[in-house]
Amino acid sequence: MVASRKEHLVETAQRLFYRQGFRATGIDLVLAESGVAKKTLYNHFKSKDELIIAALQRRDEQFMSNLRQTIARLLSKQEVDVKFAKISAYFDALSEWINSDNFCGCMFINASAEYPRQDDPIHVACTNHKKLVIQFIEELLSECKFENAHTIAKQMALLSDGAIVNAHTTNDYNAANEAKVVAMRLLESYCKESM
Amino acid sequence: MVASRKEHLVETAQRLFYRQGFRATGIDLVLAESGVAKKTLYNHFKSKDELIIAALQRRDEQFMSNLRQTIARLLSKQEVDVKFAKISAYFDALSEWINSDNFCGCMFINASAEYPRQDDPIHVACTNHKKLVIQFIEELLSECKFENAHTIAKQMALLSDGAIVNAHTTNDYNAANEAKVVAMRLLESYCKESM
DNA sequence: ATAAAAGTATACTAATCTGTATACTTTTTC
DNA sequence: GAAAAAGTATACAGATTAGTATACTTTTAT
Repeated sequence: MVASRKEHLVETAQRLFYRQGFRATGIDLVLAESGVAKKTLYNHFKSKDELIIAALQRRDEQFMSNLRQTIARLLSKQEVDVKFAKISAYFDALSEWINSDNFCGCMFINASAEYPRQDDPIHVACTNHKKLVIQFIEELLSECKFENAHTIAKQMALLSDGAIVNAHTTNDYNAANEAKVVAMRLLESYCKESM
Repeated sequence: MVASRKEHLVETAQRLFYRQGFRATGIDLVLAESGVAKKTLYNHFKSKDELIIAALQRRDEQFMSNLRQTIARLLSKQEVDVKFAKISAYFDALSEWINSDNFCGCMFINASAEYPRQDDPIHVACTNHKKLVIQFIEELLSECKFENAHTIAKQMALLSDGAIVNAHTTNDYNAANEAKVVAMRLLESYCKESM
């Protein structure tokens, strides 16, 4: 069975919103690119904002899924004695993404910029995604047995977001490697401390 | 003498673009808020994009000026034995900004999100600002006599941008303090290494 | 098979957007 | 003081926007 019209529509919307921005991308372009009729869109969504939220949800799912897969692949290639193997693989996965052709910053950071009001449902969706990522990093850290894993996870997220933003604004695609170096050094220092 | 119409116009544009976004803010609103006629705008600027660039330039100047002043004020209050005093004050200044009422993320990161094409003059203006900030951080580090000051400055910038973005998207206004903790620990580790 | 649901295609509304044009007024400059 | 420059106010052009309406076709489900 072919993917539903709705799914195809959201996929197209996600791609265009990510590449061109949300306000810069009109409904008509999404419809033309997806080959879907306008009535179908408004049959599934009440407004453009709802389509944006659906696109962000899809992005969240695909991003997290991709992240898990890439980390798993990198881990399977790693030598056995890599320290902080999982979090190391996380930053390598980040680097792969940043250096990929379709990298255009973080879609959720971008959306937060265009919809800055904290009570805007679009902004809320971004907040939720970022919290999920922090939680995910915390899981990657779990095997390291840190006492304050949540705090460290937030610090890793700082480096991660910093790398994404820096790569996008300054076109410095080495940012993720830099972030990894800092992250590893930081974790190392936390280890020494607790001994 | 009262500030010129042009200056007043750019100041209003800067404020509105920062708070509401660039595409979301129409020319007419900027004119209404500033009380300037449309012809005056197009007498000074060829297009909205040029006004945006002027607003970003003004923002850059004011931001850097504010940063220097705030750091100077914080340094004058610091105890004499604070290590990495200047860079420490930098992160404190960052925290003050993030916790101020009118904080709405980084205007240049926001602009990069709305104008993602690397060759877009607006995007270029953002790239330049970020490079200036890194250079500024490098100056703050100069008294520390690090060999690879530029690399460390970029790492500080990662933390700085990460804090700004995290504060804006997740409403976690403690991000700057977290970034400071990480930065100080990192610098400490670089010191120990070179001994 | 037939009825209901969902999709297409197109035209339309009403608002909004950037940018231009015109006629008039104020300010500046020489 | 008079000419030139810069400003205001308003109307307008032309394009684009989100969203609705209508008539027709295809798909799905019973």
